[in-house]
Amino acid sequence: MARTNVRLVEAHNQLLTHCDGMELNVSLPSENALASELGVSRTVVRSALEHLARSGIITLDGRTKTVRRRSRPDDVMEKPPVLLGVEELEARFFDWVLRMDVPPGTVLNVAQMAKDFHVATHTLQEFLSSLSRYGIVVRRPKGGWQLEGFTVNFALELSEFRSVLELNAVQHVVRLPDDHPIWDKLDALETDHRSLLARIDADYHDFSQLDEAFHAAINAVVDNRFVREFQKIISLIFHYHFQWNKSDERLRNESAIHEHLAYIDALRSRDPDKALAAARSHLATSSQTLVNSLKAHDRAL
Amino acid sequence: MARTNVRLVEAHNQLLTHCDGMELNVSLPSENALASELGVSRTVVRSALEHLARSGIITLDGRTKTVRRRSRPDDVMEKPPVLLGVEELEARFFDWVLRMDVPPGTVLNVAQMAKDFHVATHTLQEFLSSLSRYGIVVRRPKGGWQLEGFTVNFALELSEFRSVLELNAVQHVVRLPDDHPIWDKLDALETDHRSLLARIDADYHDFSQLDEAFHAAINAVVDNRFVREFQKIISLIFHYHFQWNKSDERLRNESAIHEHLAYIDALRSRDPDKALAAARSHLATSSQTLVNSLKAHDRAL
DNA sequence: TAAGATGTTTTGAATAATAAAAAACCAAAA
DNA sequence: TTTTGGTTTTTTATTATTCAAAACATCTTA
Repeated sequence: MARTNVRLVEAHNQLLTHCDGMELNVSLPSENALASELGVSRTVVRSALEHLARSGIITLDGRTKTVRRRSRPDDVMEKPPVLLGVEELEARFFDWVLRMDVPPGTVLNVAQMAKDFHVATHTLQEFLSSLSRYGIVVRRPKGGWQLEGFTVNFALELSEFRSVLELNAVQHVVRLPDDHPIWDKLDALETDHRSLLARIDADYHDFSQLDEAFHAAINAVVDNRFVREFQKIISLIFHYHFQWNKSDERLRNESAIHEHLAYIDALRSRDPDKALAAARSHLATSSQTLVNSLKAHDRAL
Repeated sequence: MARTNVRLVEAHNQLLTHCDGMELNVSLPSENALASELGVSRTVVRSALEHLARSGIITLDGRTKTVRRRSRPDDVMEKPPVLLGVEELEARFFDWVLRMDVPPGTVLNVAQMAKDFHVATHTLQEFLSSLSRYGIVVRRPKGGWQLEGFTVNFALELSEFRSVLELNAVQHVVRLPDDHPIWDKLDALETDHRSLLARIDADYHDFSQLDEAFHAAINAVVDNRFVREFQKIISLIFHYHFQWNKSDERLRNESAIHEHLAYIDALRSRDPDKALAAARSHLATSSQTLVNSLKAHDRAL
């Protein structure tokens, strides 16, 4: 009923191999030295040393810590079952929700989900709380959570917001000097696009990553923490949506590549109107694709 | 070590007054009826009834719940000390941080803060987690939180982001039909501005609220959850910043009013270029004001 | 007598246990 | 058959506990 002792276990086991690498009947370095070597606090080092002493690997006498014997396999401490962090939780949660295994309106069972996802309940709580900012889940009046789901409205608002940010980014891009890294980046992206276009029949699936890289590159020229924050959720949603609607995928991706190439050309022209037009056009198709796959999914339910 | 029993206490006390309003020796309605009347679960109703029975207000016999006597003042149950919700926490936290009582880089003591702010620790955790999205606080590697603070960079990025959103809103506004409520709203706002201008020497302090209302009105035409989400943090920061830098406040506010009036006129003209120019101009001043007051504060430390 | 090392205490955050509430279920009576 | 009351089962919110870190004090040795 407390925090896990992974730190102690890891320190202990590292110390074990450390001892094995030393001569017998030689003293280990000071607690402080070990602490900074292992990257843990002295408290942990001391617990680990005591543990080692109890199992007879070392003897403690004042400040001398003498190595007495080699380690046996059963000397290594077992790690407690490891819980996932928020990043992994995020991925698994979206896998679960965006594949629409769960219908909107479902009340979420935090305790059960925490078990299923192998995370601590408070980690899940915090995660849900962060999702509630975007209305993907809502907190119920008397406690508990409800899945609001990934609605068409959500997709439309997300796309609109994305457009606002990206059109702003485009205006930045066309004003950037020739020696700005974005231009080399765009050159590289063009090569990648053309390469994918050549082998589109086989590898049309790879477009998802290319799309993400492309939009990320454009938005990266705006050095703003709020933009970055949103870029995260945007790329997340678009990333997952690519994974369902499989109909016409090859065709959609091929035409999207052509739009990207036109987009890149327009940016290179440095003509704001031309660039904005190309961007608007592509963002509109992209939004439409997202909404379509949502509607297709709704019908499938 | 559990959830509070406020629900029980409230149900109990409501039931008490309910009984007082009834004849003696008459039976109360069914548990289900009471539950839906009080808006709680039957479990709570039953606990409350048992409580009432123990104190002799009613007697329970099968499904008859007979009122036996009137309530005495000492029959009402005491509520447990109420903890603040997130909204109040938000206000108090920003009061604490934005007044710069706390220097950036401070490690935040969650347990202590929870006591000071009279909130549950997990409420505070969740709140800090939400702030961490904007880089106001950061999670430390081995747990714990650190105040990153409200830096000049933060202000610049916030202002930039605000501009992007508001310029987008402006483009929406100028395209709205004459019968859209925004025009009446702007008329009302103009009246308020002129009224404040007339008594500016005495009431220049009231501008803060007017400013918030004005920008809220413009941004409200964009019906987008992400915009709304950001509007919250933006108005929060701008609201608080109005409270410190007091130098030139009267003058600053007076000229801001004039900018607002010009801004309104430009919107009414329906000319996108004119409206955007007016918006840009005002947003630039606003941003400058924010940065200035920050710098003034930095020097004051 | 410094400098470094160890022993001790205090503080703090993460988690497990737990109490309160809600929901689900079942049985009996109207 | 419907409604009501009893019982059991989730499920959430909160606290108590535990591990870790840091601060402090003491001792040893060069």
